[in-house]
Amino acid sequence: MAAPRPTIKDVAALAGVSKSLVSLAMRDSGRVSPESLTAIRAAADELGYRPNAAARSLADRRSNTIGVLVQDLHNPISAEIIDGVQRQVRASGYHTMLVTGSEVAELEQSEIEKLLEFQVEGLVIIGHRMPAGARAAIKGYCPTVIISRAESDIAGLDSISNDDNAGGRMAVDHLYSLGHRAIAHITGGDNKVALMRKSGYESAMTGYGLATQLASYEGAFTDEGGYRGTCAALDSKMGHSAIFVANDLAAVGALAAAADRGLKVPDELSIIGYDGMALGGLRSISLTTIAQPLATMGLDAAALLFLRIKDPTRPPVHIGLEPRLVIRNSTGVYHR
Amino acid sequence: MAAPRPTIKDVAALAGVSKSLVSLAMRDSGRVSPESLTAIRAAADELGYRPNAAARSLADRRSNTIGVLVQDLHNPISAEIIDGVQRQVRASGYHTMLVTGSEVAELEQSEIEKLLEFQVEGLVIIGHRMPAGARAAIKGYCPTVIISRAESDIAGLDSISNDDNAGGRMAVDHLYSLGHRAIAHITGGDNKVALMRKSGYESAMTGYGLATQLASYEGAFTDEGGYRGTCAALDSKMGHSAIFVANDLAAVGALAAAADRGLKVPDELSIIGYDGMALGGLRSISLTTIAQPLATMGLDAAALLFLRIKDPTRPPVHIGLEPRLVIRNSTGVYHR
DNA sequence: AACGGGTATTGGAACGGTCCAACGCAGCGT
DNA sequence: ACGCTGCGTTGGACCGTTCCAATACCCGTT
Repeated sequence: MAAPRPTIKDVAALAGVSKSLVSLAMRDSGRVSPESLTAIRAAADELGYRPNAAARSLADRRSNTIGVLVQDLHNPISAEIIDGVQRQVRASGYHTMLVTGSEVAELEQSEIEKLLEFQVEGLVIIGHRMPAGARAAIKGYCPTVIISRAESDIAGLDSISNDDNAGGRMAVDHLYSLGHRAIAHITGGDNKVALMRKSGYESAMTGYGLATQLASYEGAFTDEGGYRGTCAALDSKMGHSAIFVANDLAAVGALAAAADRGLKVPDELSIIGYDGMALGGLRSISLTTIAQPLATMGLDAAALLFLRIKDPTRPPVHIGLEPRLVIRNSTGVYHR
Repeated sequence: MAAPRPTIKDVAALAGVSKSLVSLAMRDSGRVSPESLTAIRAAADELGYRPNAAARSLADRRSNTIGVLVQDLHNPISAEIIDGVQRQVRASGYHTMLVTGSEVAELEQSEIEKLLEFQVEGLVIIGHRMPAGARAAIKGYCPTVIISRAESDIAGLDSISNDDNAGGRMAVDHLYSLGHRAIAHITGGDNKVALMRKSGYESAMTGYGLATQLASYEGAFTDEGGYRGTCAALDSKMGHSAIFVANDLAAVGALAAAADRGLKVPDELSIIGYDGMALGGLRSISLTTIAQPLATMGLDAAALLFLRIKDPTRPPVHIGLEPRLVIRNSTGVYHR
């Protein structure tokens, strides 16, 4: 059955009025007599009428839609950020169109391209990598906010993130205050976020006069990366009593590495992660971490986006939120 | 700056041809002379032209878009299913529009409504609850596939899921073969999926002549639910040596409950989950589970959807995939 | 030189909405 | 009786595409 969807014209015909009036009625913009209104309502749901968003967006010259690109849907923190974004976007009467990125830059680029073709009025990008299409976004003057990276350096893009540098220092502070000195760091790769966390680690260590104890091992923002990095750290002969891992996912890998070596956490080894993913709070993981205010970041990002939409000329800003230390059971006082 | 996006007309004017030709060129549908083609290409990217999806979809009378509703984005298995769906959808030359559901039925309903307004050509619903808008979807003749619930009973909807009943039995089989007899079950609530897993548990137990050992404790598909249910199980005086938890997330909660009680897993208590979420494979969790073929389910769902789009009259089918046992370190042989 | 045939190109009518200027009609004051 | 005013309503233009029928052009035949 072809079953062509009923249009506004069909409704008008059935209700015995003009399509203009139906249009007004559908958006209940006053000025429609009660009788017409009920007649139209009745006709509409007898036919199962549903407005055509494409037509509307074409006529309006606005899509009422915000595009969201999530680089890594598998990282549990993405879901929490998305929640925040969606709530705010919804509250503002917009819809979200969510697409997922991928390692392949071209695919990511093409996803952004699609969003732009849909005439999204704004773009939220969630991820720690530089999105392939960001520059295109700027060039096309599509209001854009990047979450989780500080992009204030890239002219024209608003961004929001926690202060990774400060967070890195907080991690060290915490371990130091527990008495640890031989503190290792497992990196999260060579993306900017990971590098900032690392530099926070380094500056705090140096600040404590522990420059000689500096020891970074190569990891990644994944379970596997954390496992490998931690193995390397433990294999070294530096006698690390505590490890600061670049993110929670990797820290869970670190926990596993410790378990494999028969090291009790936190008695024999303290481990602290970064992100504050909900799963880290699961009782059987119970990971001490530097938590980002994930939902807040999502909310604020959307709010920021609407500000820019309203005034595209405002200077780009970067909002840096303070992360906070969440102490659970993976860190403890140092005792030899 | 108003910066109105350039249209096909602008490109045509700049390239000195008609808009029709530009239209042809943009979709490289043969028949355009090389000279025109390059002229148009040049004009297009000088202006930064990007086709307007709304206009295109209006003229084409098709959106080239598949809507995806994810009921629970926070459950890590969602991401893996989505991956599968997206890959298949992309491979078929369509885009996906992803929205998230919520506990609030009305919100979920309105999200589906939005998707339909966007004239999505098909709908994929990922979740174990009955989606509020499913009936509307059927009524509106929008091709729909439900993932993770068997909805063959609801006329007109295709569905795809693993066989939860068989999976429940497999879990019991595994524990039984390890020598366990006092096997408890932590439920996942009163949704259909959870109920089927439970009934698999019950029938397997009864089959082994363990009807007297049947013991289900109320839980939920969350960490918290698993924790509470397991506490209840352990507080009972039934001496359970093994627990089958309705899903992985809850099973992680169960692990925590065991740890809190000082019970060694798997030596003193075996725990098996259900789903096969990637996080269960993290070394420090290492959860034995009944794994669903998540990515495959996503792929197949999309494939099924396209079949239905092509032929809307075909009878609705349900595809049941076999789950498989993944043995890790949370289950072990029974010894008193 | 006229003709046919193919190829490259074009104008205009859709598509389903929104917007706007104009219209009919009541009630009102004068 | 007259023109105002204001409300409810209407037709038609427009949004940026695609599609189709029509056209212009070039080339080889006859």
